[in-house]
Amino acid sequence: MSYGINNDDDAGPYTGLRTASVSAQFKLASIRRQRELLPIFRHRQTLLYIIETSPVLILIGHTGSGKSTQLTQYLYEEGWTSESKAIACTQPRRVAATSVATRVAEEIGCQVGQVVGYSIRFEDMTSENTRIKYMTDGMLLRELLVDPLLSRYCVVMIDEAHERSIYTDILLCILKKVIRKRKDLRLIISSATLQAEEFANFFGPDTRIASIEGKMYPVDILYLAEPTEDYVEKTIQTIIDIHNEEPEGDILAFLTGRKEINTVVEAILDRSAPDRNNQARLLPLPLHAFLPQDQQNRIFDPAPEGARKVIISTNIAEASVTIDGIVYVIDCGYVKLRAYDPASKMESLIVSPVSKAAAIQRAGRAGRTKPGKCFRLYESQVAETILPDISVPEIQRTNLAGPILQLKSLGIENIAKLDMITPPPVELVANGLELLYSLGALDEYGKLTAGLGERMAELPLDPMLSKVLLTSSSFGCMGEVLTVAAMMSVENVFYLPEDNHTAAEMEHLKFTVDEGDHLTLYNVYQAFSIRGKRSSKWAHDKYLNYKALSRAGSVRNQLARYLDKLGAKVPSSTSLSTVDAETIRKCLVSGYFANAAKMQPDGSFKLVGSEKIVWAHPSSVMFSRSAEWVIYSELMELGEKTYMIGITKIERDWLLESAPDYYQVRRGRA
DNA sequence: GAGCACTGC
Repeated sequence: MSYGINNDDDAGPYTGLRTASVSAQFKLASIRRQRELLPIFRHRQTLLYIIETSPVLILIGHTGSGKSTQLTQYLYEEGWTSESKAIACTQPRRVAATSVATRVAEEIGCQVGQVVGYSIRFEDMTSENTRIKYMTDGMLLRELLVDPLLSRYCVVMIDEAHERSIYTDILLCILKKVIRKRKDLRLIISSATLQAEEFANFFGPDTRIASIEGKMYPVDILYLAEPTEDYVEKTIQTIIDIHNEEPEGDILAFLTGRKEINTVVEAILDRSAPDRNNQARLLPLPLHAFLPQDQQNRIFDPAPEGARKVIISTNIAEASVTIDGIVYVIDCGYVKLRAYDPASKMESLIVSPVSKAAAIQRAGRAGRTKPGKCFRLYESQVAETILPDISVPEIQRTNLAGPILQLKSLGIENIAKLDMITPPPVELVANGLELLYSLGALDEYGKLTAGLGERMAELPLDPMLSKVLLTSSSFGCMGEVLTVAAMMSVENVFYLPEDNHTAAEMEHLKFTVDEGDHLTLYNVYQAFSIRGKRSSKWAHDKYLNYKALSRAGSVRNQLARYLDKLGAKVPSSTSLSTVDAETIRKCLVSGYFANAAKMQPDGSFKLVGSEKIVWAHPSSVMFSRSAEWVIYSELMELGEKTYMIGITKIERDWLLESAPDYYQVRRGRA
């Protein structure tokens, strides 16, 4: 059993099945009882009737209602899947797809991958027998490429649609077309209250809305009487006040980033040393995505006798990680959001006010096990007037090259004319089209190019990286580039502990090469596979993330399979490398030529084609090295500065060789 | 010169 299940729908842990005979029967009985106790059970017949009679159902299912695990089973029990059709249920997160599938498989009493399965990128746990299929929303969009009418499904449920992931938005747009052609298909959109009306308007008059209560305890919301100038300091004070004045119960505080979290953790350690009055201690625990898994798991350990747990977290605890036993929530009122500026083609992380939807979600974290309190570090009139209902949907603030490529592959030519819930700004679309054209994926009429564009759309990677991978055969370095691409697709390869920073950096240095980050990643993977024999101890000793490295191995295999399907000649193993580093770097330029920069005398870089000054990110090997010309895989504005992340040293001539058309007009400036 | 919210294909 997993704990901290990420779709927090379904309360009530119980031990897994798969034991034999008598005890299994008893557990089955208890599972049935548990299912019947969920709030959704009372509405079983009503919901089935609505689904039977109307094409679209908007389901407002509050936390703990059981919608994600039960509705699919009701439909299965009712015989919807009898004509070899299946039920699809999408989730915006991989962990949710896998953990909900695991739970439902247990409830039905089958192995995951049989009647109940899941499908996420690089991992397909389904079979011919699968009738209830959980999947990430992006995977369903990929399935549309090969099965445009989703003919293998009788019901599609888009769960957590209110989160408005880019894939959810695109799916809803396409599904609206699909249900016009497939009268037998049923669509269920699960949403929070704030978005339900908007979805209903989008799908039109045949849409029904239903609401199911959740299994939640009341949470008192408290506001500041006066605004605070320093929400970090206020968080510290509030934690101490709660600890001194409120009855027992763990605390969860939301802040925007790692730095703030560390500040608060240290302050709490300083100010709440165990005292002589037998006063209960405070046990502060940081939580953010950069922590390795074993440290993240510490938040689930019960606090020692007489201590109160305080989890200081980023947004990760808002929807991705669920912790039981939280009674007090502190909401600083802000969140870091990624924004994309089409004019400068740059991404930035900006601290912004939370949305009302997010604030509600944060408060709800206090009411999972008993009545709780939420301390909002802002005034009530701010909550009512200033905070937006929801954050800007992802489709309006992200690079659209990849999604556009997929839509083109679906035969949708005019992206601008799509019927979207909220259409993307035209500049974003123009931007994506321009990039795809320069990569050779689209021709001058905006049509997918026969060889390259079509194959790029098949690969589940950023278009620039897809281009590199597909070009690699002509450079004779496909094996090496497969490794680089796989390593770029996993996160946090290098582990930098807060307390042992320099030791870790010394170890990492042993893999570093002057040519830059991409070849350094290649080195790490080779060392892990050959010298390290893929052992976790080896990885741990080198301050490398074992989970990330093993995943890179499986991603590499999957990518090789994709390329094989596309007719490429994939080298058999990672063994002996015969190409030199220069070939790999040239191959990288074939996809990343638009991301070029030239070093300035002061160590900063000037972007090619603009006057913009950027810096090597401190995590890059190029931070402490020099290279006249470089390409980068990502640009990110953080605070005052803009950083390049993922940098490789190149020669100026390679840019002109790789993309003569692209650089012809800019040659003077380059 | 000094550091990335969170997802996903």
